[in-house]
Amino acid sequence: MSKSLIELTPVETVACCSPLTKEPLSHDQAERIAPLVKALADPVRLRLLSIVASHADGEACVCDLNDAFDLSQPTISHHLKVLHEVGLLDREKRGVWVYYRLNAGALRDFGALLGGVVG
Amino acid sequence: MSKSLIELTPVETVACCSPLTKEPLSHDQAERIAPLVKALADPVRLRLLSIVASHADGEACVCDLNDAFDLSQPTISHHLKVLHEVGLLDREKRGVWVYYRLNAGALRDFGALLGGVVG
DNA sequence: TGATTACATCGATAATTGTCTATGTCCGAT
DNA sequence: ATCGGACATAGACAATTATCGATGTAATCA
Repeated sequence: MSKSLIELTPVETVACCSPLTKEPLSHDQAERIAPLVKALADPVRLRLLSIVASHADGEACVCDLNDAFDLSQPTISHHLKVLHEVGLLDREKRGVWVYYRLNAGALRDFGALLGGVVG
Repeated sequence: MSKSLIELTPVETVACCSPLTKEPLSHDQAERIAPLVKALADPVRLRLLSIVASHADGEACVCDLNDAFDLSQPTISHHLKVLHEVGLLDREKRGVWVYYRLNAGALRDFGALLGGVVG
């Protein structure tokens, strides 16, 4: 049995929609997709995502990420939370450290939605 | 001779960058890409873009767009301006009407940046 | 010329958000 | 049991933004 709509993260919602250019988005579709786009609409979060994605083993711990920015630790934590909540980053705690990993399918679906490329 | 960097719209800047997942974005790259993502990070603008893109002849006049929303005309005008300024929508005035048209390449480059699909 | 229609701009306001400091929580080590 | 380090949460504040009504501008028509 599939998840109910209410449980879907924004990225999962995106995966089911036609490319933007094929037909007009409904009000509800737009309302569900926008949070995902918003999550990426910040230079710090764009960098965070790209750093995590291109990191060795495909994951990075928060300590590495903190060092890459001139921002406080809570600020980075906040941005990671935003990316995690929309489903773009997965998190896993191992010991004292927390590792973030890209949800590659999510990003790909997102790109397909915008560019009209069918996976 | 190509345009200098300073004249490029955000979408044109995007077109030259590696996919997000290949290597970390620099601070400056992220700062230039973010405004483009921000332009799409609103449900009204997502719908505006999809309506224009899927409209007959690939263009729509503002009067059509106003009718599609329960928002004031200045508000729609504002959102169209945002999309135009980042290069996602082209505009052309014909008589009394203003027509907006999708910059398809811009959206495709954007999708490729996110999804890692090479054009 | 004057009126009307289509769209943009201006100025104000309420809501959102990025950032900080301070504090809390969980885990491993001594 | 206690301490210290890694990360999250809470609360506050400043900056951004989505929206509106009022007004400006440009083109058509009578």
